[in-house]
Amino acid sequence: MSPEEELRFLILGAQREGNRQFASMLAPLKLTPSQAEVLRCLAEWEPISLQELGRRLVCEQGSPSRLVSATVGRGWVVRRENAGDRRQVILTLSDEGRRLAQSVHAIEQRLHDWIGERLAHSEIERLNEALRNLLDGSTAGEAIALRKADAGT
Amino acid sequence: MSPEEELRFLILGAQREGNRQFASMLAPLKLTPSQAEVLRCLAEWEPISLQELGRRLVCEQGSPSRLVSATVGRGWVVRRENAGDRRQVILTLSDEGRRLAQSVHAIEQRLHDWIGERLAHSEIERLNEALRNLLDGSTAGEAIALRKADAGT
DNA sequence: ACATATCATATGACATGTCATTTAATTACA
DNA sequence: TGTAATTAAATGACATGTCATATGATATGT
Repeated sequence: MSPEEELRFLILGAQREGNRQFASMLAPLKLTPSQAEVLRCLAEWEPISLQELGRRLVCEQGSPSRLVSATVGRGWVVRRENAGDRRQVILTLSDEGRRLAQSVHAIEQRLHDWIGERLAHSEIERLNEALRNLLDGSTAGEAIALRKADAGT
Repeated sequence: MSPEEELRFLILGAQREGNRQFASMLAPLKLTPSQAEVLRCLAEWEPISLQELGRRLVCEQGSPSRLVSATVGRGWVVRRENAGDRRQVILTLSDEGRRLAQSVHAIEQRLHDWIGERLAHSEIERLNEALRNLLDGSTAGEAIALRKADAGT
């Protein structure tokens, strides 16, 4: 097996395993990894249009109507019309959504700690540099860049 | 954003982008990335039981009944009973399945070449080492190890 | 103003992934 | 032997992801 092929499998496998792990940690909160990403993203960016949210979600490309519908249906997110442009939908978190986003944040910390135990800091930086290179110019790469851009504000 | 969190997003993003890319390259063959992995795995290991196939698939954990059903339905894979243990199903490729697996192999080569253009050989090796570390002991890690074990035989 | 192009969402269709449950076959063992 | 435990698949339920298409709103050009 060529190193390139193994890398392909390792990325697929890492995503699958990580998702399962994350899903099991989120299970007590009754939400899925994708829903969790929506809540966390809204916590940082609300109020925001569906389209702008979509630009920032790594888990999905395009406009995440259905994913957001699930979170609205559960009462975590509020949809309202943008008066200035009625094509747009503006999203905000409900109080419960905001609380949940906090819990998700704590769980993400545990996940990141687990990663930190497995890999040296320098190794993570190197991994990130290489993967950023792979994702350069892609939708997912843009989403991550947008998420990082605002991380501190 | 912590390096650990960014790594999480980069792995997710790389899987998504890679899958979309691979899917578009496979579209002319009318098969999906998961179906392609089944064909390629069978090409290397047939005849094999559903369970043993499942152990080798990175794209899915457990027994991939439904995924295999799709490939059987399209005439690429043949299911038969194991006379020795009638709980088991033994899978083989049809002639068309074997031809398709060849085409998939060629497409994978193009994908791997693309990766090779983006990343230096040494970088890929380092990435792989780190990701293997992350996947150590997991189902997906085992699947990859099994696939590598037989790569030359 | 009107017709057209573009834009933001929503939705239908399809194939996954995941987990829990069911079914049939085989093993283990009292 | 007779029964319980285990095993291999299949299947139902649910939530995604992806793409194509539909719908309604806004911008553009004349």
